[in-house]
Amino acid sequence: MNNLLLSLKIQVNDKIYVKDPETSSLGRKIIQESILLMDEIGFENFTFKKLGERIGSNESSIYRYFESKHKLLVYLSSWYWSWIEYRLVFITNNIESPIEKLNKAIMVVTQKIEDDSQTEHINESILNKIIITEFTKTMMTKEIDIENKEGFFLIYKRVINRLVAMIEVVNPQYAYSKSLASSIVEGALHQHFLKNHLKTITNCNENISPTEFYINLVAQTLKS
Amino acid sequence: MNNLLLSLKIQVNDKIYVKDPETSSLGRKIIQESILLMDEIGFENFTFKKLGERIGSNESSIYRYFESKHKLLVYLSSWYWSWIEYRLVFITNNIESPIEKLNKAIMVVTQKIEDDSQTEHINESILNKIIITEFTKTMMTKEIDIENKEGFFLIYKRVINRLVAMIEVVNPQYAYSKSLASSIVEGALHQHFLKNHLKTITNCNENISPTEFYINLVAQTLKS
DNA sequence: TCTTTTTTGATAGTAATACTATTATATTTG
DNA sequence: CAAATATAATAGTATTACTATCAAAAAAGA
Repeated sequence: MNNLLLSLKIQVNDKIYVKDPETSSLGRKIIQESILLMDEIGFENFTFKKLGERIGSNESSIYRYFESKHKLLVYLSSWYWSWIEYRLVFITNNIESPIEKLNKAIMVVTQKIEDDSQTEHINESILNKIIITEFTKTMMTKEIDIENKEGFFLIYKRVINRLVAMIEVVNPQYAYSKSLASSIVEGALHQHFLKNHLKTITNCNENISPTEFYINLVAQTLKS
Repeated sequence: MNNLLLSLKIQVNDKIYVKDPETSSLGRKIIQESILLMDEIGFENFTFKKLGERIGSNESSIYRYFESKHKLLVYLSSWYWSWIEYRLVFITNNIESPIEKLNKAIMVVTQKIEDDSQTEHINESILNKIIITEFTKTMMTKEIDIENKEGFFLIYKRVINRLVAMIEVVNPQYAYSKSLASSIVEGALHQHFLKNHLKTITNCNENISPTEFYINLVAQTLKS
């Protein structure tokens, strides 16, 4: 078990970066501060120049780690989904009941991240906020097919496929397990967004969580 | 009925544009060609300069209609949702059975637009393609709260609330009608995107449509 | 039809963005 | 301690996202 978890832990496709930011303190600072800055000003207003100023480092030094801010966002997303996958495997491990296992999995992928525990230089709670508003932008581009072929979204798809497998155990007859799984993961981010900004078109608030909505939805959908 | 439909027809909040593009032939050309160009090169690569070259007109002339390409996309989105609302009201009108009515509504908001019938200068089918990949970008910005207050997303929210009302007729006990409605509308766009680009995480393809997935999902979810 | 108003086109200009290239200076490693 | 590598500083380019000005064209009104 420990081995499985260790072998899973946070691996990002090396085509995403020019130089692995985990291998130097400047690299880690880039990751750490890019999360904070992107949360503060948003992806559109984020530039490597501003990030450089913030970390007391040069714009050109950042370009040695990432080709563009798009690639940096792809990196942060990959890291996030890898971290989610790790938690998914860890938390659902050893649960016998298929429905209980699926519900735990739904919790992992739909819950707001409250604590910033695990990693020194990455604030998972703020990264979660970024993913909620910025993640779709990594995929909704003209380059999606090339980048998909290069494996940029592998971890994300793996998370969804783990959910798919759990859904199929609960109800092998259900014909839309993939669409349901992708709807949960994408939809939960969207419900969090609506909860924060367009409150009139969601039931989610302080008392009702996206998790509650999706656990109910899945229970209803999969019952025969 | 005819009156109701006429009074509904395609109205866009006038804070979105500097000058109403419907009032001149240049304005209509801007709308018409921006749809084609944005579909071809994507929102990120789209500029007013390129659009100007394409329509044989000056960049500065386009700025007299729209402050920025973001506002132009907000305009196109509003137009799209207004057109969807019109069809929603038209198609579900006079249907007695609540579930049948809801299913028709789901069809309207989840189906791929195949024909370009209604409007002279707007190709609804291509506009639908744009909405699938670009719509979230109108909302996922740091300016969302200001723009929401100014009413930029009113029509979109109204479409969702029409769905909410229909859901509540089918099952008044269901506690998440708003989240379900917003999930359908947003999720259908996402399933179309996956169908085109990330086929391994959706069941939707030539034979299974997002509409089929959502009609099944809603039927299951709302049954007691 | 002539005049006034409005719209459009052409040109110029600015600040910022998204990079690339070069070279000097640190820092690390063998 | 030498060699290799990483970083900083500077400069430079093409493009973007605008704004301003003014002249020409088109539309509207009397």
